[in-house]
Parts: sequence; structure tokens; C-alpha cells
Amino acid sequence: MPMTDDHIHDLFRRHGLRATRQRERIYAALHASSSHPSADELLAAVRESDPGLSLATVYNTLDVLWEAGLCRRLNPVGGGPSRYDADLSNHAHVAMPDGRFMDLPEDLSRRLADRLGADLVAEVEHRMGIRVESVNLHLIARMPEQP
Amino acid sequence: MPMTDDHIHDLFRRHGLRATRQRERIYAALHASSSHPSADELLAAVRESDPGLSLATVYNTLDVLWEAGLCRRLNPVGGGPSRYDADLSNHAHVAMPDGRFMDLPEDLSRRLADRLGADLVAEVEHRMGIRVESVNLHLIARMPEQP
DNA sequence: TTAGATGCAAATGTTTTGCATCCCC
DNA sequence: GGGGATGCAAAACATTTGCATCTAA
Repeated sequence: MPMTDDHIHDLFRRHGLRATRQRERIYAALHASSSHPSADELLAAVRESDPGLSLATVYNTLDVLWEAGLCRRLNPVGGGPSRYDADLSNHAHVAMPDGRFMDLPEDLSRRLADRLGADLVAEVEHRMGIRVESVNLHLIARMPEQP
Repeated sequence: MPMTDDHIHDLFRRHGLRATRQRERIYAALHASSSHPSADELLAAVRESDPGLSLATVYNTLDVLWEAGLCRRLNPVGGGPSRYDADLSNHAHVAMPDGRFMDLPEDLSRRLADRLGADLVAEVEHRMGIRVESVNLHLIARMPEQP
């Protein structure tokens, strides 16, 4: 489902965020991408239509989106920048050796989630006295052998 | 099971690593800790008996240990330094709001691993054409609400 | 009108690197 | 003895922050 500017504007307002041009374009670029872009990849993408955008604004915006629950933040495995994902569906990620991420296909993610189950998470919360915000499942892909 | 200096020395040699005093003490400190220390926490611990140790050596050593498969690297969730774990048993981690990690109790980790199963991982490998080096399961604990 | 967002530059924090010296094998 | 490891300082990155200016509400 393509997201119009109006959809994004409404989405922000529903979440109590100010809808600025920069934020809308950053979110649109993130939502249109399936490659889990980093902050500076988003900067490059948005600058094509909005050359004045600054990297600090990208970082600030991604933080705001993340805190509002509008995107996920993927923690880098072997160093490098964080990566972001506007796809909030319950899916697992594969961390590639070069630092990028791939989505696990939908049916596999669903089977993983089904097997894990809410009951075990609830038991973790009860026994450890915490609330679990999210369950991050990362499959780390192996570095190919050097020839 | 406490690890003697000789055990550590042998362990390194079996993995093709040069066994220096610094490396042995860094590994001993990591192995003795259950708090998933960061590089500079390890530096402080080892410096008590070895004041000359440098932070660069701690980082280099942790990287060597990680590449040799002798420790795990825990990717920080909300910024901050990476954390390390010499416990290689198959257990999940809980990422706390302050950036530290806790081990999931052994029985819960085992139940999680049992439910996930090797069959699904094998199917992922087959369908995506990758090798899965490890499966990282992080439960993200929620930030407590601000008053 | 005004609280909050932006852009720039500088600061911060983490990790890596260059190089002279040291020390395990 | 020699090649890899160490320690120090400086560099490289990723990210945050201070502040003057702008802008959405």
C-alpha cells in the first residue's frame, strides 16, 4: 500500500508528532525502502528532492519515530551504523556479514513467532519482574570462508 | 568451574592464538564475570593486577576471542559500548533499559531453544542460501514510564 | 504567537589504526 | 631471531548537542 503525503501527515498527528516536511520525507523514504537503510543512506535518498536536509535531523527524526513506535531500530552486529525499518509486522531479520539486514520471509517469521508463543514471554516477565517491549530474533549469517 | 591459568593457556593454543599475559587476564576476567562487561569495564578489572594494560589491547583481544569463537559479542540496543560474554551455552539475553544485559534463566532459555528447533533454521538456510552462524534472541525490556 | 524543529558545527563516546617497542614461540 | 602483540596517541566513525534561525500549529 503506497503511502500518500496526507497519510503520513495524519499518521504523525495521530501519534502527537509535529509533521514537518523533513520528517515526512524521511519517513516516506524509509517506508518505501525494503533494504533497512542507515541514517546516512536515508540522508542521501531524501536529499535528491530536499538538498538542504542535515544528517542531525535524520538522526533526530529516526529517534522520534522510534520512540513513537513508528519504526524499528536494528542494532548493528559487527559495528557500523544502526539500520531502520518501517515495517512493523512481526518478522525476524537475518544479519548479513556485510552489516546489512534481510527480512526473513513472511511464512518463516510467522512460524518462528508461533513456536515462541506469548506464554513463554509472559513467564519471563513474571519470573524476572520486567516488561518485555519486543522480542528481537536475529539469525547471524556466517562470513564466507576466505579462499 | 574455575579456570586456571594453564587451562586458559591451553585453550588459546588449541585455537591457534598466542597466549600473552594480557590476553589471559582479559579472558579470565571475562570468564569470571556474569555481568556481560564492556571493554572498559574489563580494562578496569584487569588493571587492578596489571596496571599497564591499554584499552586498545582490550578491544583487540576481544575481537580476537570473538573471531576464534571463544566469546559472544552483545550488540548494544540504545547506544553505548558492546558487551561480551564468555558463556557460550545456548542462552538468550534480556536487554535492560540502561544498556546492560541479563541472562535468561537456564530452563527458560532451553525451552526457547527447544521450541525454535533446528529444523526451521535448516529451512531458512536452504531457502535463503545462507549459513546461519548463530541465533541471537534478545528480549528488550521496556523503559519504565516517566512520572 | 510560540513551543518545538531545523541546520550547522562542535562535542561526545566508541572503536580502530600507525608505529615504535616488546615478548611469545 | 622474528613475527605477532602491546601501549600510546591520533584518527576514524557514529551519534548527540548547543545555539541561532525558522515554522507548524
